[in-house]
Amino acid sequence: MGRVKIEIKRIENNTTRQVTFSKRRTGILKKTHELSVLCDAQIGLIIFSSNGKMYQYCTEPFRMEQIIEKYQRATGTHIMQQDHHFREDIWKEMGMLRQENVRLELGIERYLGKDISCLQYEDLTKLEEELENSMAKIRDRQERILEDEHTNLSNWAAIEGNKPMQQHQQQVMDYFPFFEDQPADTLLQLAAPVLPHFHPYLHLAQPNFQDSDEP
Amino acid sequence: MGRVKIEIKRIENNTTRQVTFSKRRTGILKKTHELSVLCDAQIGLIIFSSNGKMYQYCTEPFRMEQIIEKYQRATGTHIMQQDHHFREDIWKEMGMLRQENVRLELGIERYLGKDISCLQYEDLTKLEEELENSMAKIRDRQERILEDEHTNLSNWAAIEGNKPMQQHQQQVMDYFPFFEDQPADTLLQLAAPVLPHFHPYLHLAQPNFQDSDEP
DNA sequence: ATCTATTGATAAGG
DNA sequence: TCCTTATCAATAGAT
Repeated sequence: MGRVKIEIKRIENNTTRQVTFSKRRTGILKKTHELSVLCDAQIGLIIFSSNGKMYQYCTEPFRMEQIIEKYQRATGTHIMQQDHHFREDIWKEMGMLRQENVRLELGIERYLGKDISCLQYEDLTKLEEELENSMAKIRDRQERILEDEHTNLSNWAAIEGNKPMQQHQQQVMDYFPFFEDQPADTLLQLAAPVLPHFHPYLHLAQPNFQDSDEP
Repeated sequence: MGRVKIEIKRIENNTTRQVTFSKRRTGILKKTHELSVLCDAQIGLIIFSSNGKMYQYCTEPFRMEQIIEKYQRATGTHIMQQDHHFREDIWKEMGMLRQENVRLELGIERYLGKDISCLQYEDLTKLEEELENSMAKIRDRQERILEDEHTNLSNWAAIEGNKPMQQHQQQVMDYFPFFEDQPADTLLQLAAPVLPHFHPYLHLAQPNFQDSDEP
């Protein structure tokens, strides 16, 4: 469609090639858009010029990422699909963990006598019994420690500072710092998907050929 | 370019639309290839018909994945990488939540007098003090309840079963099922035993191939 | 960038 | 889906 028919092979003249690129590129973008509108098709087109500049078209109101995602699903590159499930499961799990955390924290507060104004008398009695029980155990334990200390006083003095015991205690206390640092809910915000919105018509560029699986 | 000029808007007639789609799709694929060859451009084209069937063109000898990668590099929207970070962060968050749960659970056990054999005398004293404190608060609360009951006995009798209070209490107990049949920590099991290297999701969902519902 | 002769694409019909 | 063909659209080469 021009003054003469041209052979479809790389145009060697640099200027001519660039001019042709510009003209035909525009034509294809236009036709792509027309096909999209006329036939209700969802199209993504990415063009890199030989100079490396990129141009793109993407059917509105979609974003190129969506087309790519769909492509990957369709071709069996299930990465995205997996991620979807991954995310869903993760969110569910995460939500439950958080809820559990809240529940546990509330429970601890109860044992500390906080926020008990909403409990009934019977529940308070129950709680009191629990605490009495705990106290008994604690006092019993304390007594035993005192006894042991008394009994093993001479032995302990011989050993270098009963190191094993200290170590064990340290490990345990690592799991028992109740009112220290805050629970680390810092990262969850990242979950909000913040993808840039691309302008559906043109944009910016290197090259490749793939079959068109025409029936 | 046909017998008549047509307006660029969705073709309502189903058959016509499908025929047009077929013709124009072929035309675009051809022109895309020509542009690619003539001008040494690297092009990726993905078309989804309204029926969901996919057609693609990719400049040889490249694969569509390469074009997509290049696109993502050019636009800075590296989906894969983003997901990678996402996963890492999520795992971190999840691990912290689990750890927090373990810590809280351990704490509750302490208040119940379980697993205190590893605590030092001073820690036990501290714990005891806290429990004493809680007990005091609880007993105080109980006294108040008794006082209130005594004071408002006549009023209460007039009201139909003090329903509001019961409701409130039920809501609260939903978060406080500590001594009930099942502590409702269905998920907590996940947290307690395998903190160090909980194995994430080994079995992700099966890949879902894109439907090709075209006749 | 603009012009225009010419080729290419395609709408309608079969 | 494929063929035909009248017609419109794209564009090669010149400017």
